[in-house]
Amino acid sequence: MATIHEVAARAGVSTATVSRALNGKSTVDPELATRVAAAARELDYRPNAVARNLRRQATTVWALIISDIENPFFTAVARGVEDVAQAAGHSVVLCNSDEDLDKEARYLQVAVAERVAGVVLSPTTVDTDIGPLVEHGIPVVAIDRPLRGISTVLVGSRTGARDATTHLIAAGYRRIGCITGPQRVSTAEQRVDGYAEALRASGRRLNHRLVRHADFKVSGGRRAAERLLDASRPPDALFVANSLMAIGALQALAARGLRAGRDVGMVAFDDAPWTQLVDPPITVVAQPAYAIGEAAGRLLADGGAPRTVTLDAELIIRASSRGASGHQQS
Amino acid sequence: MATIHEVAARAGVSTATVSRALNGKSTVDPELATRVAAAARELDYRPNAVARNLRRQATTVWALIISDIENPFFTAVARGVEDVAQAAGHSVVLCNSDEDLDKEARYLQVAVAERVAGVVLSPTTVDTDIGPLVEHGIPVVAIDRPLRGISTVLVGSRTGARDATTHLIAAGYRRIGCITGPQRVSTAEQRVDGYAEALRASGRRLNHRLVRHADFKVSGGRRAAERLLDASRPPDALFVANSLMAIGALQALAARGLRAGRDVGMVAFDDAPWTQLVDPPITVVAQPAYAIGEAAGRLLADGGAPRTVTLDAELIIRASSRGASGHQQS
DNA sequence: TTGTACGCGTTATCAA
DNA sequence: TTGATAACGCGTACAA
Repeated sequence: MATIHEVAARAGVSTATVSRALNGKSTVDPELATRVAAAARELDYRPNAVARNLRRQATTVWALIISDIENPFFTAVARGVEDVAQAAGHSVVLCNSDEDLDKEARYLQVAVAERVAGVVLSPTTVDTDIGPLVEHGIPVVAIDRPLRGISTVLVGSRTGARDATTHLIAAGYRRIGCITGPQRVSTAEQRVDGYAEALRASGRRLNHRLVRHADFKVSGGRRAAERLLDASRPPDALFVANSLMAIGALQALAARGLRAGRDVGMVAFDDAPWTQLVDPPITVVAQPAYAIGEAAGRLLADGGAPRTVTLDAELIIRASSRGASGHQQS
Repeated sequence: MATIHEVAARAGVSTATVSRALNGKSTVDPELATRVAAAARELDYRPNAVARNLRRQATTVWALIISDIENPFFTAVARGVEDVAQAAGHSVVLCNSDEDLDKEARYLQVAVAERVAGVVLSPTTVDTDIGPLVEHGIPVVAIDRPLRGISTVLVGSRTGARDATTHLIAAGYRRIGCITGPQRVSTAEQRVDGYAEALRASGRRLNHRLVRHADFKVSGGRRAAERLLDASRPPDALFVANSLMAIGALQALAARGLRAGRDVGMVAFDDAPWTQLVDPPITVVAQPAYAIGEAAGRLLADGGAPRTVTLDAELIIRASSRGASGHQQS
């Protein structure tokens, strides 16, 4: 674990010269520079970033705190953030809050303690407290879910949900169930809102028994679908708020010998690759996940006053919502 | 950005006492301890982990460097590592090397520079150089792919591939194609080896035109499948070395009006949830991803001499390999 | 152009 | 039990 002192000794110069030479600073005699480089190589010298960060009062690391690492939406976001970070000379470390307020708080603590250069965060709930970050002057960008006072990258969740539901209504479905995410998670709420708005626009009333909150994961989606399907008056179509819960819903359908698109209509958020492989293919609301990450990275890199960027989700119509004309429930 | 000095001043004690009180050290007057706690709270004091790490010459962070964040196998591994880390009092930061030797090298540099407490790594290739890590005394555990001289957690890839191929042979398939990962990636090589071994065991010769190396991603799997399917004598079954490439292969089949399990047999590595949702469901070789992460975390936490742990993959037979009796190629 | 010396914020040692 | 002080490794004024 060679230090700058050992390099200096070996090169026969002062530590200051080593520092200047290795950081390509203005004025260093080429002769000395090569001697320093040689000594550093020979000793396999690696500058101690901890000491450097302390001295510089700054780090080069961005923390990306996402709410579910197993959700393909967030991993795609991560790639977008990472590509921008690389270009801006930052490293990205990814933390998985697992939709858990405590875990999230711990990682935010770590981010402050380590004095990271910036944070991109998908808040687990609206209660997420970024006070410590802002008080310590660490720039934060929220993604997917808004947070007051800071830059945010959002998706038109409500519009996407409304379009999806309107599409199901137009296809002839009469009892459309909704499986959304946890209470207090803004995207979950917005997707219900959009669903409700579409129902109202077609002159229907919102039936609360057809709306279920789950955990945005496979198992929760499955349980929610089971409850809906096993009710006395089951839905003839499902609007599902993300792709993991859609898997669960399809499992529940399969267990009952039902098929999405033939027996029950379906639209799901997120254009996961497998949605085109099931038969019939699933109609989806595609979110521009990579672009969200890119936008968040740029907002973080640019600094400046808080801005909110909203990207559009796109309804991609496939066969799972092809229509209920042949088998409507009475 | 309050420092320990300001807390000390406010509490009317020395910085040493603040440090002792806040770290719950042995002997601190309860009266002073409460005064320190109050001052820290009032100033919203957050210990600077950078300074602490420098002084302690140690950090509490583990780096987990995986080769593809969009591969569900690795995200499941990550959850296993993380759960062990939490229990051992470590934070985990995740880095995505993207199967790119340069990116991987950069993250390894960062890990050394930041003096992390440990590294869990899925090496992109056998050329991965962990010399810097070991020279600086940073413990490293390799997962999924072996690295000499350090603890490693592996899966019985060759056995799994052999079992899968043997199963396809027994089901009556005559021309079994193989889509594996990149050259020089050990799991990719082992899965071809297992495939070849099964062919030999049944008295067949390995046909190199039926083996394709791809990138372990969707697009590569699709292109590989396209070449195999568009050949003059296409295969009647496919053995695919991970779930992302399986998606690509299924896309290629669908584009040609073919269906896995009806027109072409298929077995794929990794028990992704969607494999049960396609019709017919896909036969898979399930890897214990979460357990791999757990084992790696324990090896890292325990320290000790290098050990290699090998976990078994399990063949889960579903309908996509139900047999070729009805439509063998001549 | 180079070297000396200080300070970043914390913890550990030592003496009181 | 507490406080003064040194030290972790580096970067940078400042002086030479």
